Amino acid sequence: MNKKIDISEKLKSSGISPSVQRMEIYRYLIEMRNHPTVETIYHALHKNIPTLSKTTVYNTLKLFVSKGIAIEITIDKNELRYDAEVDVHGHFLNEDSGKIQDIDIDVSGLNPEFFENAEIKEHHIYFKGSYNDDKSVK
Amino acid sequence: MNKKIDISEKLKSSGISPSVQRMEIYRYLIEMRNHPTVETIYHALHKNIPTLSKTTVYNTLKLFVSKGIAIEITIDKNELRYDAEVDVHGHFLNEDSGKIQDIDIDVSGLNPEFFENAEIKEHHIYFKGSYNDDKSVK
DNA sequence: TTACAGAATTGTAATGAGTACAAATTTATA
DNA sequence: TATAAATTTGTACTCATTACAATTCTGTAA
Repeated sequence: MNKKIDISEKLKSSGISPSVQRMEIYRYLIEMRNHPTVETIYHALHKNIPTLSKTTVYNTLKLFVSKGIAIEITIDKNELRYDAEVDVHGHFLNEDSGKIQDIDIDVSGLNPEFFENAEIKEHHIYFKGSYNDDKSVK
Repeated sequence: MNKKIDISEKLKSSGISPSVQRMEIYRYLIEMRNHPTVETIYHALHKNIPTLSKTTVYNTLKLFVSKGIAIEITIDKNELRYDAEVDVHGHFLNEDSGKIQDIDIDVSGLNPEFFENAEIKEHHIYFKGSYNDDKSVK
């Protein structure tokens, strides 16, 4: 299965013309899954696309969001992060490692009475703290 | 019961010297409960405290957050909002009215396996959409 | 009161993420 | 090939927030 074609088809089926820049930015999102900032994406792709402009990264990510194939994450107070996983899920910022991980979320259990009458267009659920896995003492 | 004394005591018991500016900003938060931005607070208080500086509003809110008597809300992409309700709860931005309302949240139901091993320092839970209350048709 | 020290406040300048916009380039169409 | 439309790019700008130094305020002791 050819990834290039997959990405191209994915963009086309979302109403987005698959330019080189757009394909590479989308590929970065789905392959890295690292909730990157614009800066991170720009620096990563600049190597292979020397003419890439930061404005294009901004424009492209906004386009992805408007077409529903990416979401904006506000876990970082002073810069947006992006995620190609658009199904409802949460995020956890491990303040020890600085890493952001996805969390499965059962939204229905949050507050059933409220959600019965609300039509939610955006879910933003994130936490900051530390994580003690089985390997750590205590 | 005198509110001035209440607020003064609240600040003192949180390790904050109760200056006029700090008391008025805290009073604004607990009385209005409107999740205000710095700008909103500044304009509201400027009438009664003409010498008030916007920097003081910024400094004071950061101080409140560091002392645990206020939290920062990122529901607004380009400016922070503040809330003196520091117990875990969620927010809902009604995109029709522009109003932000509090939502009771039962965090325990979210993802028990994950929260067993995580020490969460900040909860950020908010939604955007529209709300159909009993008065509206369908 | 007065003087002093530390705390708090203020105003201005700087920072930096994000946006506006027009020029340049690329792509599609006839 | 010529032309129009779409995309990309670079530069200038906006504006929330922060840095910082100067000013003002508060409390304490002589």
